[in-house]
Amino acid sequence: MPVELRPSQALKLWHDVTIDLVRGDGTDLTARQLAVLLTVYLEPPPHTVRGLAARLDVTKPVVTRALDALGRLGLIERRRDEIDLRNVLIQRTVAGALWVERLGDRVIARAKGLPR
Amino acid sequence: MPVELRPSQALKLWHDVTIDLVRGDGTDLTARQLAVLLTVYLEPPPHTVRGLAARLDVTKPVVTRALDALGRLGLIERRRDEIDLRNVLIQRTVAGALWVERLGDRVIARAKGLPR
DNA sequence: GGATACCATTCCGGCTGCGAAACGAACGCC
DNA sequence: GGCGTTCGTTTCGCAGCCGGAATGGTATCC
Repeated sequence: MPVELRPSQALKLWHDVTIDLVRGDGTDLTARQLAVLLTVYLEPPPHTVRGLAARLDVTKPVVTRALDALGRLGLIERRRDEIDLRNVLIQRTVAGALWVERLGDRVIARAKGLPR
Repeated sequence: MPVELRPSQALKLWHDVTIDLVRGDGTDLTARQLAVLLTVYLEPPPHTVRGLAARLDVTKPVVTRALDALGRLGLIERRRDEIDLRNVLIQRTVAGALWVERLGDRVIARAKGLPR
């Protein structure tokens, strides 16, 4: 059974969560950084720079920079592929998993509070 | 009846829509700019710089800059308050209304496609 | 009418992200 | 083993946003 949302509900949900992100938090991620982070945590590994770039339809330097930012925040880690040393494998971290989980909680909480 | 979402659904929804925003579109709004835009269109007027700053818990220059960017894109307009000339009232535009509506459609479409 | 409070904007130096091109390292093929 | 290809990263100049302080215009209070 798909999730049904009316336009006003969908927009209010997006609004509420966006304000949450703007207010507290401090992490202050770009849309692209957020897209990279969520892809790494929601889609099955392995994740490479090239793969993420293709998935998000952006250039590789964009992914590299996003990974720099996310790495600085401790939300992901890079590891060289032992098999093919050209590749970099993006790894999840505990902090990253917690951050993503918290985002999910916020979305759910806001969805629950939506007017019918 | 509130909208029920499971964690995996909530995160996938956010992921899908974020990728939508990153890919197509071109408008490329900051989280803060998006928050300002949605607040103007979803909450009852009048909207002032001061009010928006308080609502989003950011400083006034942040709001002014966001309004500059949104104005350049034609998504909002500024008008001086006739009553109190110190105030600037933020007005909605047709283009802005369409943009917001489109965001709502995207969220709904993605929600519909969620796995149960 | 003069002092005070308020509102939005502008200024400042600094930081971060951007696209496009070039780069070094590692692979694979023959 | 040499050469073209595939990785991810770095470099370049540039544009935008950042926070914090200062500015100019307007209202309010007495």
